[in-house]
Amino acid sequence: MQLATWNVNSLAVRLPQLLAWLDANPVDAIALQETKLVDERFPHADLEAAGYAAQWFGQKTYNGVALLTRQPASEVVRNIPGFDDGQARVIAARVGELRIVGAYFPNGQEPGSDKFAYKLRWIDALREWLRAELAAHPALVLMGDFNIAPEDGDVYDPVAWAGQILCTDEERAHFRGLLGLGLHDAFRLFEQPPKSWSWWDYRNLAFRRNQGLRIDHILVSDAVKPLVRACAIDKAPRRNERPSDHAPVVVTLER
DNA sequence: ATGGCCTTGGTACAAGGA
Repeated sequence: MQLATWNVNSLAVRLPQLLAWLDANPVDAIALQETKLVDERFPHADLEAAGYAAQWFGQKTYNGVALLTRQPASEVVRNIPGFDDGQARVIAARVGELRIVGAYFPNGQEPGSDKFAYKLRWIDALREWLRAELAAHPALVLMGDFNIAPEDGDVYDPVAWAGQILCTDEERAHFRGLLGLGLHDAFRLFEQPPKSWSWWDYRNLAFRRNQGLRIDHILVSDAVKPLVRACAIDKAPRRNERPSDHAPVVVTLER
């Protein structure tokens, strides 16, 4: 079984690339972020034709998440229950024995800003909701664009990025707070190539120079961890014409 | 060339991303 996450940076633009990727990588489920589509415009028919049931939750212009699954999804939750949020950032569902949570974490823009405070508050709310979710659904996967590089080794130039957005101590402490629930960074369960990133800025030839950050993650619960067989970032779509600035991350589970 | 982006809404360019 394979699960994936991909920030597509506009599903309207990237739908052909997504369909091509799913054709080559027929994962069992994929969480999408930054669909940037109101719900009426979500291309569920194209995805169903490709063999995927879709759950989606969007808004105008910004954000927007979706969960595509080979088998039907149930018990769908949109955003964090009890957290008043005008932004579409979370979609969760039960898929077989798994609870899958797809999330698009706030960017935060600038440490100390209102958006940064919102980011930390949002993660706090996510963590407390997940604490309850894990109690009810021990086999849980949290995946998405976390907008956090957890360690210096997840940053191409940690000195230049020290204290910058995505790399602050507060964001990293919040990431560790999620791990404290009994979640594990699937990518780090395995030896990985050095300089493995999931996002490269569109500017400055960053991809060609491999100047990126690893900010897209798949966290697996204690119950899922023994089933994890592999985890990898697929850089291939970043070489497409008109690519997303993010690459998909894929985890392989036994069964 | 020593700097270089992309998307949306809306139709000029600002806002947001990371």
